[in-house]
Amino acid sequence: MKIATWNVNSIKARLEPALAWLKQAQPDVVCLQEIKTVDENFPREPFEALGYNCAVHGQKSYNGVAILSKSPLEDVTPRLPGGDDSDDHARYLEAVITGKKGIVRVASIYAPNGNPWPGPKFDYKLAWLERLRLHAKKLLKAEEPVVLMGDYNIIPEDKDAARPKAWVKDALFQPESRTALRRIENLGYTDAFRALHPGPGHYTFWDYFGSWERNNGIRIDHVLLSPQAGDRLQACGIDSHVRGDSEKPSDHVPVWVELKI
DNA sequence: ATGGCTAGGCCCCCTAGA
Repeated sequence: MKIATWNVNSIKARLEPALAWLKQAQPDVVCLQEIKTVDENFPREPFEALGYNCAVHGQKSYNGVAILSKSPLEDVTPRLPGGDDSDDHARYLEAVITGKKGIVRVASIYAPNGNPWPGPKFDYKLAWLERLRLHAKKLLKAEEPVVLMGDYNIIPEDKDAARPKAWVKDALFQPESRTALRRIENLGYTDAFRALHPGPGHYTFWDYFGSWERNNGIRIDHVLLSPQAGDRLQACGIDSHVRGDSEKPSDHVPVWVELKI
């Protein structure tokens, strides 16, 4: 089963490139982030025409996550547990998908950016990541294949940035942010891309200010696998060509895993 | 410390992204 994640930076603005990529990459499941629309306005029809079921958890203007799947989506659950009424950001959507060899639980994750650092937005980022850690811990108890994938807004190590020094005052690169990600991994989750590609120079985001042309990127979109999913990992890749394939690309590119499920 | 660019909104300038 091929499972992908992509922060599209508005699903309406990215509709044509998204359809083109789906036809070419043929993923079975896709987690989308920053769809930037309410559920009612998500363009379901063109995705359904390609054979995908759609689960959507959106909001007006900002954030918003979705999961597309060729097989039916079951046990669809929006929102990360542990939030109070003040947290109305649409950043988490979970579902169960059945493959030929069993089930997989997949979450589409859009973690807070956290800038400017320091400040209340950074505090919110760390609190949200702690909620994610607690939920990730709970998910391990079922001993199922779990895939927690999306835009974590965290640069895990120096080698995940072309110019690490440029990020030292940024929320994405703070030790607290990196520790928060490592704490989730320490529960027993594997960074799928790192497990198969240990070297530097692999990025998932380039800003719109000429960074793509200079390959001044960062790796902030991650695929975390539970032990049962990690045992089934066959391949992982970054579709960086997507950045150059269209006139109006997202600032993120898709990341995918192939699992024996 | 900030701008560069992109997107959405409600509407010509703001917020937010990373």
